[in-house]
Amino acid sequence: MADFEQIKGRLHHWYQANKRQLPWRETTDPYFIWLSEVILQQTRIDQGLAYFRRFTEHYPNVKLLANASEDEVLKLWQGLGYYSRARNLHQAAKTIAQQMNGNFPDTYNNIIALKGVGEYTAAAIASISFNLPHAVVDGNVFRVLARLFGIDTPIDSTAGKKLFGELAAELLDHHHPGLHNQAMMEFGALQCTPKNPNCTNCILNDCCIALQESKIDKLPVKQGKIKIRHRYFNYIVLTDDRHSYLQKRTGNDIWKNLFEFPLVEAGEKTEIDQVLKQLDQLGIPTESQILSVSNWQKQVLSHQHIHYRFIQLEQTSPKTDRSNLIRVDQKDIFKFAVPKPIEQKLAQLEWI
DNA sequence: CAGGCGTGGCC
DNA sequence: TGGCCAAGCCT
Repeated sequence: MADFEQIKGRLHHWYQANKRQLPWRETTDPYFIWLSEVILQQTRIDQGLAYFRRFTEHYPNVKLLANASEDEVLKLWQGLGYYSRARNLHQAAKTIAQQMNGNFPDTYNNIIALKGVGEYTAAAIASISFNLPHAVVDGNVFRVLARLFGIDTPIDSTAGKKLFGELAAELLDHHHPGLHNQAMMEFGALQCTPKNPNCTNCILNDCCIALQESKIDKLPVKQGKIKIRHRYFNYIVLTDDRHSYLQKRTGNDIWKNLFEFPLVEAGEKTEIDQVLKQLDQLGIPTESQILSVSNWQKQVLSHQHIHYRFIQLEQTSPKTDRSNLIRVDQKDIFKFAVPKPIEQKLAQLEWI
């Protein structure tokens, strides 16, 4: 039976031989490490890679990010999801630029104080950039530890977070915390995968409790089940002399601070007549004629299913004195950060 | 503190 | 196909 020292030694050796070459592994600059960690929260490397390149090109340092507008940052983030990450990233950049003279904080407590930085991200930056002994516990680490030690405490419970956090800290290599943390995560991502892990050819298959007890596909345990809420969005598409109209989503809801067509939301798939009755509230003339109505489509979010359709009205102008709508020239429309359904519609919009 | 927050890939 | 998962955080 392998002890902790042997386990971490094997993991480090495995990591050196099997790690992927990624741009954020070419540096320890905390700005770039932070950027990569925020982008990769709940996100696959394949999806986040292009965004990392995009952000580092546009904002080579934290001050340039701080000086950008939130609208511009959200536009760069468009398509990546969980947009609060972008808003918090921008706010944290402003904090660093204005209150810390552009110097990235170099202690765990100061790092975790940044907006959008929690225990995981703070530990990652502290260990990778500053060689500080903080163990990361992400989805990969939960899975590796749960299987290796045969732990069936739910990872999304308070007790589970405490238990796995303590175990990860115990296992941490205090001399090489950054290497150790990345080895744990990379091992989970490439070897000890959620489905069909490669146990036949695994450096830990002689000491893995889950494998010995045939519980690989039972661990880790998750208790949480999420409830899906269904919403119905009637998007009103207005075109007017090669212009269209958008509004900004505000308030604490999905897609906060992104732009969309004027919207009539309902609790079900209502008749068009019911939708038209509410146009007045948007500042759109209620006598507008309908040009086309799309089929219902569906956008799946983590906690909601958005059923949406597009209702295109005749060429008309909103009552500008009463509306929050933004009149946008066709050539400027792609400057706005929009959610996926709007992005797809804009790509095929027929301009009048 | 349990619930809310996007999108895409996998089987 | 629908459900699960992916380098979590905020309130």
